Amino acid sequence: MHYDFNSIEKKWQEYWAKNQTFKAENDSEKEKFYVLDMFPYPSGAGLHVGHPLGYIASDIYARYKRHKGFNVLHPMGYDSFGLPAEQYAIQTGQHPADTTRVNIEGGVDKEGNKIEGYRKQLDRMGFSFDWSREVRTSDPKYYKWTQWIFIQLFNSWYNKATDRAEDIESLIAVFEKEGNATVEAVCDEDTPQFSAGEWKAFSEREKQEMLLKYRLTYLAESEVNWCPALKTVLANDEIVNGVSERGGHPVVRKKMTQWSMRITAYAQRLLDGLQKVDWPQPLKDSQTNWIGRSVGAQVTFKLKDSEHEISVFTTRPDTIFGVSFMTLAPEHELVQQITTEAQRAEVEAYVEATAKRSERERMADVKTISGAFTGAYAEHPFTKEAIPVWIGDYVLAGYGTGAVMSVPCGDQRDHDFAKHFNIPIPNIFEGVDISEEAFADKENTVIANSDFLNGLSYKEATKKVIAELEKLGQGQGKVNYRLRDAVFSRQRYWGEPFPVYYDADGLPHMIEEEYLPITLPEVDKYLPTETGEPPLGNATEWAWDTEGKQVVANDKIDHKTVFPLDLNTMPGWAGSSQYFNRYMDPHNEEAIFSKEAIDYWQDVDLYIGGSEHATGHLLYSRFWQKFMFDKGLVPKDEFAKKLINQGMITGTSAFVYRMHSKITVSQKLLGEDLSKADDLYELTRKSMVKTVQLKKNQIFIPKCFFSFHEYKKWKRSNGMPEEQVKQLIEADLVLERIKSYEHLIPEEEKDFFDLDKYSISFSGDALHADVSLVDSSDELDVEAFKKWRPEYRDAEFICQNGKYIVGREVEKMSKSKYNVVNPDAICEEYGADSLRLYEMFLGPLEQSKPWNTAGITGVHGFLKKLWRLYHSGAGGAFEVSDAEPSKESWKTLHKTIKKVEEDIENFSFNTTVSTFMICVNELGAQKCTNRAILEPLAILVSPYAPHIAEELWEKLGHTESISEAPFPKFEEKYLVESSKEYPISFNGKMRFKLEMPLDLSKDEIEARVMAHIKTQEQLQGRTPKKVIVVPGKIVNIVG
RNA sequence: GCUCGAGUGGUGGAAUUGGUAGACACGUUGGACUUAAAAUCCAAUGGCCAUUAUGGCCGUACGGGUUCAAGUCCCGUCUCGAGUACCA
Repeated sequence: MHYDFNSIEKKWQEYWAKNQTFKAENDSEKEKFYVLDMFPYPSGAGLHVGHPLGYIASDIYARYKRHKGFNVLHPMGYDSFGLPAEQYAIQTGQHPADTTRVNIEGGVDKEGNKIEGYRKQLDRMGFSFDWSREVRTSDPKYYKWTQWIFIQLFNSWYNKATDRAEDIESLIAVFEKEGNATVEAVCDEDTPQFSAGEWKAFSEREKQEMLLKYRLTYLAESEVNWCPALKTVLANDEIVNGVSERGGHPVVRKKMTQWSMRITAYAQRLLDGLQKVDWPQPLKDSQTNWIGRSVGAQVTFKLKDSEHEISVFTTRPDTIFGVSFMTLAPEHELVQQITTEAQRAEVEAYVEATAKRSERERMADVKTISGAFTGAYAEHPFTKEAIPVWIGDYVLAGYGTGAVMSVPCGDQRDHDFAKHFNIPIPNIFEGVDISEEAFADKENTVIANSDFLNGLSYKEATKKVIAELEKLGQGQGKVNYRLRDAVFSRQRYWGEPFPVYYDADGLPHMIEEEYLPITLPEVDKYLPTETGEPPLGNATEWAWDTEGKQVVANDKIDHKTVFPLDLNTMPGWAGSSQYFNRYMDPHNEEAIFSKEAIDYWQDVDLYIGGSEHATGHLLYSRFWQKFMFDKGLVPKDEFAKKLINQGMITGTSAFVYRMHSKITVSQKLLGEDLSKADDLYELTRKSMVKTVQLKKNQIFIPKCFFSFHEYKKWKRSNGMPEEQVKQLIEADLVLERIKSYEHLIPEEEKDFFDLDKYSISFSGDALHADVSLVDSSDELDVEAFKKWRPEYRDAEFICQNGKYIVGREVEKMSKSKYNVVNPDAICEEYGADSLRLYEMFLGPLEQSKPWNTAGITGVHGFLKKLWRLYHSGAGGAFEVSDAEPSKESWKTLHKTIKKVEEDIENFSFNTTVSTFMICVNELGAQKCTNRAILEPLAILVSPYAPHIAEELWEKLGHTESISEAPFPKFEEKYLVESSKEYPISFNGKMRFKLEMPLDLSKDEIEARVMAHIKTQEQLQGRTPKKVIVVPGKIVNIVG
């Protein structure tokens, strides 16, 4: 019986679905293990072989853990809200819910394109997902709980004293008792101070406005990143290089009233939490950078002849005596107020000029130094000297206080600025030359010319100066973060609606939890309204009736009991910030999850996904998790213990080389000086005789005819001696080329192809060919290529030895490069087990590596050999023997168990596959047919190739699925050796091997080695200086 | 610019705490079986030199160093990739 993978895989996929083999129970005696994949956005393009890489790895681990006796939670779902579905809706008018459903479940879209659907594609690969727990973020039953968390955030504030989020009621209680003077809370910068009496005197509206300054999600007018092309705001992590991450559209700054998340309250805890999770270092680094903690001091400079003060943040308070000017961001609020009349025109012109420059321009152009003097002077806190106040666009309004104390001797930007505007550069460093560049080395700093700081190091001086500033009341130590609060509103349709309505004063109110979800309304079109409101402004039924407790038609709005609802929707990361917890109890309608479920599953043990989520999803999720931890909803304040970033699978593109069919014939340029490039064009033009049109116009030449370099390589590989290769000249290539297309030259033009009289030149280009048209030896299927696209129907191929060999290059997998490989096709041709094995075999999980379908025959051959081990009967019938296995077979098995177990624990899946191959090769050579070996082997292989393992398991006489069969136990006794083949090396170089018993002492080994004839041959009479013997490892003879 | 990661045959990649470099595959070449192809099996396959076999030399991006011994540790250089970008 041959290995009929198609029917085997179909059979077991149906079996698993029917028997719900992988359904996880929330109450189990077994220890839990939670394996999670970052859920996919279901795009219409479907999956290519790069997508399932992480899913295969996590599935292997999940299956392995089941064999190890764990109760494994391994769910899958869809992050189904998002921009592409909405853009598609705008273009085609189809409801994004419909296209999303088709993308997941399969079907036909409106243009008649058949879509396989994510689910079917995933099922084909034999994943052990518990589909009964599937979630979709766009499902109202799911986003009910996204809205619910939003309400919890709204009703919370951050207490710095207890270092956790607390209910807003407790803040109100404090306000009523003692105002806000004593409260240590994270709040807006501009929050005024008030007493209990003042609080009580506030109107309801004033109270609510005040509370918004404290809530963990708050409505505020803030400067946002507005993307005019997408007609929405974007968060910082959605902008890459100044343009939108999706689509690459420009982004401008704009003031808008938006919901924001006070993630900054958690900055320190988000940083600290990284210490206790096992995540990749690069990922931790990028979160650390994103949070951007810096320690320094806040220093207040008084302004001369003014009641204003300038507050700055600095990490180098020790250099305060080196300050020779101050710089404010052009947008700084004090600029208008402090500018003197004499300077006003210049300052205003500068402010206007910078405002016009886009963020992108400003970032791209960091070299141009610009600024203006305000005419104002600040006063040095210690020397009381006057310090000129400048403005400059190198100071960012959004970081720190938007102002800096400029120390040109210690900061390169300040140095550049000072040089450019001829501002003095006082030196406050002992023995350092700062005439050319600033000295920013903290470690080697010795302060000078600085009054009471002279002679001190960075650390000492910093401590002392902060103490002195505190005495003056002009500063204190401060920790500053780069992290900004996250804008949470999007002006889009396809996202979670806010459970928020607005009263007559425009203040937001939460809808009571029991009326959730507030479902997305129907709209006529998915574009903004004519008045510029977000798409939800098109809805006719989008008002909240506070008495009827339901969404009603807009015309009922009276601002008394019926109010307008929020027109924004939540961003993409809202739904993905809590899904890992929801999987624990996905159908609970009473609560986000039951206490029993969260207490049992706790957190994710293994999380696998792409590194692109480093500062988005993974930071926001940690923030929400910490918030939920504070609220006592979850037992862990980090949601994932271990995280692995799988590498990208790139494509191996195939190239064909097209020669343009117009051949240029020129007069031979004899004696002309071709080195003057300026004349070359003119010369060529003048000497051109004519262009010859060949008889065909799609002519493909081999890569080696394309460039001289390739030509030499080709000659060399065909056995031409190196001396001759060196003598090859361009003319040889031209001649060889002409010979190859001779038959395409029109009869009457043949005379022009005389290289003695004329120069012949051609041009050409490299074109992508579909990788499916190329075989494992890089040979193009010429006939299939001609059928591939109509313009190539009559193409002419210049072959070598009857073959056309394509060029290869590794590129990102994409449709436009024709290098996309579909996993369905691989499953069809080789089976899912082969696909799974091959994806793992390609290389280490975390590394990016190129896909080349050709190599899959290796793992496919392995599966066939594995199958054959169990089918030693007549005509390939299934047959295993109950006889005692040989010693070698036992050894092979246990060696394999040991290595496989170690490798899986280390996520080294590629080496496991090699180990299986070695095992099967050895057992094959041993002609092993013993049940005692083959039964455990099936379990070992089962996480990687589950279908074949199930089939063999059943043939071995089992009636239950293999999925929970106990993992074979490694026993050392089978590996115990009595002797070892020692490598004998001389001066570190291995010369020969010598078999010796392992129980020999060092001296006995040395004696035996020295006595050996080959040792004497190597030494040639010399006496070794030293003999190193490492028992069980190596012998090295020095001398 | 800064931070992090990586450079090993024609290709993907192995090599546990420093201890036989190139496991396992792909590809290539030769052979067996076959009318033929596919499939399968066997052999060779880092480079160079030598050959009657035994062999010798060089080799893990480059240049140094530590060590009995370095792909692995240390210093310097180069190249590539990822992230970040005036963060005071």
